[in-house]
Amino acid sequence: METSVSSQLDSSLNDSVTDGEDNQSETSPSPADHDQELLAAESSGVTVVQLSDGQTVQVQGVIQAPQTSVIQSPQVQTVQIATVADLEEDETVADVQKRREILTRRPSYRKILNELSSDSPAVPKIEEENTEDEPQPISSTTSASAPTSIYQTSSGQYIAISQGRAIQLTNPGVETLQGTQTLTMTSSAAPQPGATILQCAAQPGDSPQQFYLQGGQMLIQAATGDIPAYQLRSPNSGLAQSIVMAASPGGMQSPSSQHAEEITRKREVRLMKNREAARECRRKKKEYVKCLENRVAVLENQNKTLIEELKALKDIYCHKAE
DNA sequence: GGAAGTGGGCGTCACGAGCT
DNA sequence: AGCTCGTGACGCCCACTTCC
Repeated sequence: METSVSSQLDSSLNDSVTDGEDNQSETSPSPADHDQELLAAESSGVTVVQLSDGQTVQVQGVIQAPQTSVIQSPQVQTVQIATVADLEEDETVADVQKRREILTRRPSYRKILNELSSDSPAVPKIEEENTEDEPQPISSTTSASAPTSIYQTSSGQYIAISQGRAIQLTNPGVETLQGTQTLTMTSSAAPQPGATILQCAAQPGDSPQQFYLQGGQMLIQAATGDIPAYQLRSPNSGLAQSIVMAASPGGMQSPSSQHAEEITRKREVRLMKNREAARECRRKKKEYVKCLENRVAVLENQNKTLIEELKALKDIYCHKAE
């Protein structure tokens, strides 16, 4: 049902968009009639909304169906919004089925927004992982103001990575410089394109560990047998990055303590992942709410425009009838 | 100036859904 | 079946505002 109905709606609606706005401008001579006009100048996903007080607001990321103006019942609009997501010109039946399957699953903000954005260019996609080219959103206190990323390892050690690429390792409870190791990074000997090697020796004479930092991701290897493994999460989108060190500093441990440590490590990994997931989820939620608010603003303006339009048409009709 | 209220962000837990 | 992920709920903390 979706395809025929919606495509008809789309074409007719798009036709009526310009007509309606023309009517609006022609049939509403008083400036007050322009007050709530939705200019709907959508360029590069930005909708310009003119408010009643003369303010012009650029609205980004509005969840919006392709039509911008039409006289129609709310039901029709609802139908269209619900069905536009199912439309894609080159969409196959399998795609439609898969999309329906997806839509029946637990809703996620990312999915909802991406579904909408794939059909409405006015809605920006939520990136799988935010990249640094995106301007830092709103008020992320850590990323906005602090150029230094701070990590805490499972052993309580702190790792601070400044934007100047200096790295400091700080042991907990040690406030003197002795507790801090400053590491240097070199890019020349990178084993892979774009990777940076970081060499670290805890004690003079120790064989150094090599840390490979690649792009936004960090991959750590231990050059000695003392540290069996490091696991790193990729830092992304200005969110707090994290490092999980699966190190067993002692090296020689009983199986029971190793087991306990393994459990602890797993728990820390789980907590860390969940922490980041929660952070990401909140970010998505905020973005989703913001999109909904923008859409409300646009629809309210559309509604007012249409009411004005209807009034004008009624006037014309009444005059003709007389 | 300090107590109370409020809002936003965070970490954690629990749970369901999807995946392997 | 076990694992992973996304999200709601809860409690805590902090900053800000309001009231006395």
